[in-house]
Amino acid sequence: MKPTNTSKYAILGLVGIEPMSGYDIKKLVDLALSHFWNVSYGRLYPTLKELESEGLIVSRTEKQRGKPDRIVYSITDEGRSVLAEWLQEPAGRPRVRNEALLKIFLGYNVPAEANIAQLEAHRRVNEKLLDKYAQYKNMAEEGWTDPLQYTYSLLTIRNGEIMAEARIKWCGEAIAAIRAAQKQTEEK
Amino acid sequence: MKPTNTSKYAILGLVGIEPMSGYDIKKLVDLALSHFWNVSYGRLYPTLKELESEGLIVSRTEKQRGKPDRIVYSITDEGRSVLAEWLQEPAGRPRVRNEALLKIFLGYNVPAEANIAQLEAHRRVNEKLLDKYAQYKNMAEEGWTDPLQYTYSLLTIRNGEIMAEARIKWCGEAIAAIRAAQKQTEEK
DNA sequence: ATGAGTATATATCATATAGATATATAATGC
DNA sequence: GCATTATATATCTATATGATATATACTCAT
Repeated sequence: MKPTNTSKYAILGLVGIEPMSGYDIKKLVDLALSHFWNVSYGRLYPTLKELESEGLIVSRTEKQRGKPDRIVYSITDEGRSVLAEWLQEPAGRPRVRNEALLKIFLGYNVPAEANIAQLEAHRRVNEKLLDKYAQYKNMAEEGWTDPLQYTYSLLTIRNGEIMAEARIKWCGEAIAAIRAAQKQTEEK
Repeated sequence: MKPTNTSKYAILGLVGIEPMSGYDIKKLVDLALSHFWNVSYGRLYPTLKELESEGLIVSRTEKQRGKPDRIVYSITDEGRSVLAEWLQEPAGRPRVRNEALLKIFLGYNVPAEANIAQLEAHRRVNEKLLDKYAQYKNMAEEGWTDPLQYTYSLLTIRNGEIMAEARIKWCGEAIAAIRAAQKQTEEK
């Protein structure tokens, strides 16, 4: 079994929201999906061509003054049915690579203070994420035409919030545990 | 700037725990680190050779009856200092790809029931993870020689627990929100 | 005013990674 | 007695990231 190209379905789904260029897709993913999905240009543009050659999306070129032409893609009926089918299949396992966690796992190799600094940075990142989600929630109210689309996008923002809160909680616990272990070592 | 091979440092750090073969590393990662890190054989074996050619690890071959020879790697002094340096640098951004979340984001394309089924599956996966962490906690008590190593590994398990609990909480909220939206639509 | 930085837009390259398969033996279990 | 699982390394293809190339226009600070 060859690995399923999940980016393909992700991109198909995004084009399905409304006609978009590759650049638009990248912006949308970076703004609204980055806490659970990412796309790189290196995968994006070839995949759009692939989807078009399979008839799941179609393109038209929009000329602009000064700026490069926009290639705007729209989903086809066939694309929509392929998408709906994929959405109802069981989701594949999440792929995660969290350098901060890996560094804590290996933290016994460096001074406690280095790990605490690492955790404090991790906490700050997640506190900033909470701000970002709050801002994005306000934006999202206007962004969608379909109320159902709004409902579902709100759910994923809420997921981001809950996850960031959990990470912040964990950072606090972890810092306390490291300090406690440090004290114990000193006492011996 | 070319992309930093983070797998390299991960593998270096794992060999640093105790002398290990590639197979051992894969097992350890799959068992204890998979909720925040993964390695594939396709990256693992070439990276071990690379690390050895750079003098950060050294190998010896252990002959076995019936089974293939084990190539056991150990970290060198230079490897240990390179590792400690990397551990104290700021962590790179996490990479995430969560198909379940993506499918919920695009959930307006399919019936509410399909999304609820997706969320229920997601919840079950995370409930199983909680069991796995509970089991692993018991195992971990015996596994480590260095008490500090145990402290830090426990922190990452605790992270897995907190995250899984948060995801379970979110699934409940999300299912309720979808049902509420469904009711509203029916009333109109 | 001029240079740096950012936004618009597509395209592509090198490197990194995942996932599957090839190869070979032994133990387990049904 | 046959399938599955465990041990172990190696490698291939498909997939993915991050950087860079290319080109124009706008904004902001010096």
